[in-house]
Amino acid sequence: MSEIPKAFNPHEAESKWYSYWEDNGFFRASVKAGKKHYTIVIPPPNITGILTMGHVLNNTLQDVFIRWKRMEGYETLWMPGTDHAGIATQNVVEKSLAKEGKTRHDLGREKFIEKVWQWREQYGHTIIKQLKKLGTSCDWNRERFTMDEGLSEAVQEIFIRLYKKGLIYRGKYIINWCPKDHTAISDDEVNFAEQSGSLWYIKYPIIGSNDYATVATTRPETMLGDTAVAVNPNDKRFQHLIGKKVLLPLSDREIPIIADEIVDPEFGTGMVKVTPAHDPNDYWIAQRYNEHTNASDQMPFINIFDISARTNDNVPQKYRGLDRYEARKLVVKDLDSSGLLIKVDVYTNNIGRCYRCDTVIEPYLSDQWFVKMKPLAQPALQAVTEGYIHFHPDRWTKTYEHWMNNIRDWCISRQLWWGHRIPVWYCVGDAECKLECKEPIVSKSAPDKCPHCGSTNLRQDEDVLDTWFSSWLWPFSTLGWPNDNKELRYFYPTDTLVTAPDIIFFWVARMVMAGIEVMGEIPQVDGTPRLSIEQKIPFKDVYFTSLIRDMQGRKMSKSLGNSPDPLDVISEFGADALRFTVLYLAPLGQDVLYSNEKCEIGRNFANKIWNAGRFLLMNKSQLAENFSPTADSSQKISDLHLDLADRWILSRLNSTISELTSALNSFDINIATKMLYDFLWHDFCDWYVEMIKGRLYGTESDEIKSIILDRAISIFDEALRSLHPFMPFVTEELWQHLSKRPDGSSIMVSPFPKSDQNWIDKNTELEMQYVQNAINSIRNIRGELTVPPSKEISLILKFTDKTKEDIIKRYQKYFQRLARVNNITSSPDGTKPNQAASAVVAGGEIFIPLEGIIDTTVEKERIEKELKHIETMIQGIENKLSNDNFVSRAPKDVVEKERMKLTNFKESYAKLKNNLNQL
RNA sequence: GGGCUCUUAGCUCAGUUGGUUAGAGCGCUACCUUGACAUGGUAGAGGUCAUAGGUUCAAAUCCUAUAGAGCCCA
Repeated sequence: MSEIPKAFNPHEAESKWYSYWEDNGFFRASVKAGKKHYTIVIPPPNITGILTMGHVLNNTLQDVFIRWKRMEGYETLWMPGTDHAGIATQNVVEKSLAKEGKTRHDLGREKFIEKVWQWREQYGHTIIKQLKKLGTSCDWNRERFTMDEGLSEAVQEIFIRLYKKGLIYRGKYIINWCPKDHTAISDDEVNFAEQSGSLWYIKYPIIGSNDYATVATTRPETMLGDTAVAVNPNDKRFQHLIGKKVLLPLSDREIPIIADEIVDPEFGTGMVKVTPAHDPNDYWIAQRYNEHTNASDQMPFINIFDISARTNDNVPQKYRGLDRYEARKLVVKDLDSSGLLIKVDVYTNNIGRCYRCDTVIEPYLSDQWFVKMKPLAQPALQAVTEGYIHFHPDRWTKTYEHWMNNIRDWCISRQLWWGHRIPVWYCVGDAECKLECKEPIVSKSAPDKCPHCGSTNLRQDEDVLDTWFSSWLWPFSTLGWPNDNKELRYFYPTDTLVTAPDIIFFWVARMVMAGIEVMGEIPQVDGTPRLSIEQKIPFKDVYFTSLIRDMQGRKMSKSLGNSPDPLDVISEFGADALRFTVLYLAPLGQDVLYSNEKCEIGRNFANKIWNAGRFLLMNKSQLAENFSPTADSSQKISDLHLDLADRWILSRLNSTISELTSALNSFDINIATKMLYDFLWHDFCDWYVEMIKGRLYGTESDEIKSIILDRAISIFDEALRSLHPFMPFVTEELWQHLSKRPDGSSIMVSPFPKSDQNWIDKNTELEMQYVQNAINSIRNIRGELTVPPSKEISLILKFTDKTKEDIIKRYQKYFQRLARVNNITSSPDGTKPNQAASAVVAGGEIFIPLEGIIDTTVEKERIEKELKHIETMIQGIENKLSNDNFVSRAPKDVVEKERMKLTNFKESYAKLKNNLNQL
């Protein structure tokens, strides 16, 4: 008995049970023909990452689903792994090189990549170790990494296939260029934010006239690359200028005035400068212009920046070698001094920044690889709109649809060294070169020679692929694709994906596309082909998690320093506490305001459960001195010697299990945690445990006491199993204590409770509710009149409803224990004793003689307060009932209910008034 | 500019298809170390449900507008 400490010690339990689970192989999943199965793939965290609160929420949710399904008897696979995170990882390693005063170029590509692998071995497993501290039950034997051999092969395979299908192509495009990371990034990797800037109005002299074309621009430095001035073709003001030329200041180039629909006549002067190599809109203007222009008059694309966004040799000597902002200053200054700058307005524009390093993105014209998205998007859209994939919350469906309908091609090449190198070679060329030699040679391994001219002078594409280009294969590449095997057949499609909504496009949508694109070729587990979308999709349900913010509602960020370290939280409160708190706070689809103190919720709850268990175990060992309980806590619950408390808690237990199961099935995890909390704390501890104490400490025989206690333990056992997916450690620790368990058993592989409808009993719940109300009324009087807890009181009943009076008398022992009532009698003459407080309950009144204790002023105030409350209720109901429309048009039962309420309130009112007068 | 979400007690949030005496946790006040638990127990105070209209017999709940907060896309 003394061996059970007063407070739960999470750390001991965490390390003990986690290794016990691992050692017993409970996390392992394997193909079991004919067994129902359930699969989740982890959103692979970056190898550079450390555990954040976002990961905690995300992975706890996954663990809840996984542990629940495992207990429900599914063959359950949670596939773990990590992501190579191209830019982030390369940055980290470059930074560490910089400390030695070196750059990656000093090492060369091969040595640098070796260095990254070393870094990966040394630091790249941190987050996985941290995840284990949370209690996650992943099948660690299957852990994968996006740069693993198998997954790399998957990347090459899909690249080659899509290329051969014409869905991957190389082209010159305006892309988002990060001048710091020196790489292209995809549209989704750019963060836009409003920023106040300026709008410069600049005069371009019109050739053959004394007039000027005035253009407005937010980026005057790009005028060094201007190739036209454009107006809207419908803009009457400028129609006469179309076809004329202007002399571009500073560069002294002649450029045409052209017309294009996209020009907004409302913007600036209605005339804009066109810089096709440095603005996406201008790029398209130039494309359209060139489409219907003679070869000799084609508009050039003048790139004025190098890869660091410094001006290059395509600008006049004076402006070369300048950073884009320095160039801006000089350009503006020169324009101003030559009188060509008219004015500068304050202007708010949207600035795109690199999501990794926050550098302002430069639209940049370069050679890149792209995936043609429209053909892939179409079936992926269908998978969601036709209901094969469900989003939770559902509103993300709209976002998904919108994006899919407006999808643009995906730029997949990155100018990095760390990543999957593009499986493409080019013929550098010999004298014999043919025209076809210009075509890329796409191949998994380096070709010996050019297939067209036979040259061995080949060069591999320098670029690597976007990290998401490996992530989109994750649900099947982790299971061995492109190789057909039984795991892939059995566990695919996975069931639930748990992820943050901000990667719905980066990742979720693309996984759907990839799954549908390639999984048709892998047969199902029974050997039949996968034909329908339903069989090819990568998952059936997507749970979008909340965003965790700080108490001021700000996003967690490194620079704000407002991200708590979950490991600190675990050591302060325990992993169960952290898990439970985060789930308790995070309703589906709402952001969560979090601070560490909130983990007290979980810690206190774990401790409450611990002590409930401690109570049961202490009594068990006490009883064992002269009676030996042999019960296995998970045995069938005894129906002998049932009292109100027993019948009631069994009814509550079974309806809780039933509601809990349906909450889990509908992804209402937050509701599920609240149900468990309320059941265990309020129903089980506050009422049931208190109520059985009377019988356990009373005069019942040891045999009966033993039955009562065994039943309590069995009920607690079911509650623990229900709670296990949420709080794995404390539940395992207690479960192992409750009974002697066979070697190698664990709550995590014990059956999840099933609701037994036979125990659900509305009458019992009503009877119990009546007892609870009566006890609460008495407690209220004791509290308000400050009757000391040590003082026992007696009750005098005055009831018109004899069955209600019987209930109180029958359960006298509960009143004794829970309201410190030592004596209950019926009022002989129906009058209220002197110096007594009174409570009005359904069917009668309860008087509490308090001679010498009662402060009549306080009791008067108490009754008056209640009268006032009842008065407003009566007033409200009378208003309703005096409304003919209500009486005639509302449903009969609603009207009847109001009438009943009115009668009851009036009755209570009269009784209270009477009692007040007698004070 | 387009789309989505939110606004309920001092704080953080519940409130299923309109009819509940509008709830919980934290915090606050009072009392209590009673043989599971002070990481606890009992009781109490605290709300014009953002605002203005509308629909309805009936609105925290449905509709419209406004204000404020946030997210996504352009």
